[in-house]
Amino acid sequence: MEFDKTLGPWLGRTMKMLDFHIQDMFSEKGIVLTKTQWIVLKKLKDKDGRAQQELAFITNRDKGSLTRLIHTLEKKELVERIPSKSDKRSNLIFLTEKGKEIFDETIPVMKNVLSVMQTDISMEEIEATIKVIKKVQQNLTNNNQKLQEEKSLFGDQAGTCLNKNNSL
Amino acid sequence: MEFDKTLGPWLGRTMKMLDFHIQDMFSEKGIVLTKTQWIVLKKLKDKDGRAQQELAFITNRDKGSLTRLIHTLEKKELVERIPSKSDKRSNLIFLTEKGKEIFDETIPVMKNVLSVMQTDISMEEIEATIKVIKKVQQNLTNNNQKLQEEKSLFGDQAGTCLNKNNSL
DNA sequence: TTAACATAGTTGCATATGCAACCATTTGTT
DNA sequence: AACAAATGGTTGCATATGCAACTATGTTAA
Repeated sequence: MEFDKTLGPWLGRTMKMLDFHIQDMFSEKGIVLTKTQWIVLKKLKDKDGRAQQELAFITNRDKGSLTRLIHTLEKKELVERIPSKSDKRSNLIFLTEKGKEIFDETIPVMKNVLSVMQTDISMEEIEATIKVIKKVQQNLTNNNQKLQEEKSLFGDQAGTCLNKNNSL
Repeated sequence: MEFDKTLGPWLGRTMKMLDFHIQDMFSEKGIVLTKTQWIVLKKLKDKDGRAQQELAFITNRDKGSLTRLIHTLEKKELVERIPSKSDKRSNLIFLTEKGKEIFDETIPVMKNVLSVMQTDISMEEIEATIKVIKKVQQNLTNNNQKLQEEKSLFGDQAGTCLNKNNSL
């Protein structure tokens, strides 16, 4: 098998380029945000006041990692951590006014990035590509579940990351 | 524009899942390697004795990051740093015997990962997808160059990452 | 030849990350 | 009610990362 004819290496390379590009466009516009931070803001913009657990899940991140991510966003005063009243263990994360403003500034930039990357690619091609990628995700998920089951049979502890959702 | 109908989010999510999967498969086989480290070993397996500069370039990494990456691989005794005789600034990186052995162990695992992810996807679909992804890379590269030129016109310093090559 | 510039690598700094151990609070079971 | 198990968060540890400043060496041009 030739690695370079499989999807793996191509996906990785493209993501790196996309990451660089996003970072470049942000700094060009004077937006001091990492892509990672942007994703969190995006999720909060979609629905504010989520618990950290939920944010970690929908951004495909370790909860420890998310804790620190929220911490840096808090230092920048873009989000607020508010203890949940119904569950004393839980924090709810809200965008601050500043957070909302900054996020709004990023919208045209991100739209531009996404449209640049899709230049001269037809809707059909995009859709077909997304379809393939979805299938890849499904394959990886299925395989993970299979492994989980096998492990359970032998009473092993899982140890595998189960997050299955979003991120950029 | 709806973000979730563009390639960006899909690529990111898939990469995360792939990363997790690779890491899981490695640890399951008792292979103590990160994906990042694996990529470096792969490049050395393709062609041994590369300079750090070259390795950084072909893996799309900052040279500082690569310095440290080589350092951890050296601690694990998987690679050796040998000062170049022709250029005293430069180190050449070689796989050790142990490095070669470990890498060989990873081959079936990586093949399996790549084939799992492509389960039930036809060759035509894979090729079409790679074609689209290549176009995305080209779009990002073109746009970067355009930005470079504009900046040059105004005498700005670049500051943009110019690496254009591989990685997984 | 020497002074300017370019290149190879290293290092400090800030961010990001997974994992595992840990604490506090729920929830579930008996 | 009491103990066990699950859940939400935090933290230490090791790795990875980009950027920028820095050193040492090489190359080029005056």
